[in-house]
Amino acid sequence: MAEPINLNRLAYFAAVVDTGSFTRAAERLGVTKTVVSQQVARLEADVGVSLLTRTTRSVQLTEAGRGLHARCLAILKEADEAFAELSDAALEPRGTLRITAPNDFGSFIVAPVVAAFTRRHPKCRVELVITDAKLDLIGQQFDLAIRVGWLDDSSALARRIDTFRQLAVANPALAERHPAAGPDDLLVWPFIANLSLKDPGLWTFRRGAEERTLRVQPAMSVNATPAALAAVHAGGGFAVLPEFLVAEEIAAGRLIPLLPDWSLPSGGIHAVYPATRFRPLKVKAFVDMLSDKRNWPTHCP
Amino acid sequence: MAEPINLNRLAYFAAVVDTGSFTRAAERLGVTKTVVSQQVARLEADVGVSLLTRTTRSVQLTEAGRGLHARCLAILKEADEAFAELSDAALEPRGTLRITAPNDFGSFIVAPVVAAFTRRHPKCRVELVITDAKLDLIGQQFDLAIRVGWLDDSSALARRIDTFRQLAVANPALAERHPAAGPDDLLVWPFIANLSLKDPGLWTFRRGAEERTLRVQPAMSVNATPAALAAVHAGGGFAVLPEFLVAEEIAAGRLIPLLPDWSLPSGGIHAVYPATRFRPLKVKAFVDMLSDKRNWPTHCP
DNA sequence: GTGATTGTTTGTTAAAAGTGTACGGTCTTT
DNA sequence: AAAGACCGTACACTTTTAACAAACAATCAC
Repeated sequence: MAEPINLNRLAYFAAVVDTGSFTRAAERLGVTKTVVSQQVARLEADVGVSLLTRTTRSVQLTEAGRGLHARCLAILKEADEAFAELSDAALEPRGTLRITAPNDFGSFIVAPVVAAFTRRHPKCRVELVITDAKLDLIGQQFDLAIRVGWLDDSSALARRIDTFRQLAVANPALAERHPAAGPDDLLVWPFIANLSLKDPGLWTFRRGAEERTLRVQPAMSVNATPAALAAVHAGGGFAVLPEFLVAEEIAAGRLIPLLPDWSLPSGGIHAVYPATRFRPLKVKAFVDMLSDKRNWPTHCP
Repeated sequence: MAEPINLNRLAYFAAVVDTGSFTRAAERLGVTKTVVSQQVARLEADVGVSLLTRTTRSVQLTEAGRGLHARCLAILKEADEAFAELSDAALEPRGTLRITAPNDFGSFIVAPVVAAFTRRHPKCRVELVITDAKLDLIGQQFDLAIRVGWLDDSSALARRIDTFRQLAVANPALAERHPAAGPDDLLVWPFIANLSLKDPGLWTFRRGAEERTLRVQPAMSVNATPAALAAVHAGGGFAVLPEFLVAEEIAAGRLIPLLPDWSLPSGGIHAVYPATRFRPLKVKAFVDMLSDKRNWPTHCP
């Protein structure tokens, strides 16, 4: 094809035909009649065919003009609908929201929020992929990823949802057997490492200004946090786990927090999205909802 | 509606999606990749939605982008077809050609040419309205009018097809009764006026440098040339008629030309078309054909 | 690492789109 | 018939946009 024809002029032409007058077309379009006259003239020059026969008092369609006008209406209607659809998406969450989240936080927190989200926004469907693998956001077409812990790469943008405390926990039987007055005492405990962390064996305990860093040798390693939790229950050792995961069990006495007056570094829960110019409303709406703890399951503070 | 969205940008967007790359889209469109990048960015700004997720190495469609792309293709295809249709019309005569012509010339000359024209251009239909009334070209949507005689108004454009001599004729009986040595002798003849002329009673005869203008009082008036011819045949008087109308009858001896060494002013046969920017090809083709006398019926010189 | 590829940014220029005024025609009004 | 209201266009002018070229940041392949 040679030179593309200016599609915008179609709107001018259509307006003239619809209103039957250059002047009224100009009013409708909110421009001077000069512009309408010129644009239509250029459209005619582009296609090399006269579309309108003008007298000083009225305008009549050419045969060619009549043919174009019919198609013109179809084109403009299609375009209008297309843009209206997009505007809707910018006004109200809709479409499909693809989320990936890690096992623990995904199952415990994200899934319930997703349920509430789909209830609130019926036009929005959600695909939740729960995995501890760090999938490629763009390649897999995710709108959103929830990352627990620390952000490593990040050419992507992130928003912090929450921070969580991490607790060293063991099952009651194990906790009874081994006394632990300070961090160093833990070195002799069997340790369950969570491989989904950057450095699973390195932990820094704090108590006020006091700080103690130790490298623990794992008795076992797993790459999924729930598996680590299960291992703790089975008495395989102690592990460092997010508070939101174990709070309920501690309250019920099924797990024992170790060194309660020492604290471990807090982790961050982040919403990570690929860098696009405009964030889809559905993403913002969901992240807003996820950030509001009132939407979280009740057993979490 | 607020501000119209730039439809031209759709082509850029579609090209990126189709080729899967800004660079290749730029090549296809014959512009710099800068332009493609900017135009797509502005389209996104217009609709307030991201359509593409860009990495430095690749481009991926957003959900919203996917929706727009589908419609985009439909819009661009429709536009392409519409313009192609118009271009065809500019390349080959097609559609309907509405012509009006006066009774005499229309029936004798135009109609046969129309027949040949439709045979040569099968995609072109012709509506021939034969009447001596001077119809409104624009209001009645005529592409072309054939006017015989002299052009009076003409905000319209005209092209001369031919000139024709006019002859004063009578039937043999009348011509025998009245001798006519010079123009002034005709003043005593009964005269049949043709009201379709501007000034039906005013005639100027010429013989070399000699000139004689006379105002003839009509014995009868009609507004149609064939009717005048019939009246002449019936011996109602003499009349001034176009040569193409009476040549055959004179040759057959059924009509007698008066004052054969004097000449009357020649009339013009004109093709008149409404003033449009671009003349449809069908009009040009027809006028060309009508101007070429080889297409005329054989009994005319 | 190094170079090649890709999309964006930045400055700059030419071409559009747009405005206001004036003009030739035509229809209505008186 | 003359006056006035309209209509579409032409013209001079300002503002916005499209387009290019060159440089840049980020990635992938080798």
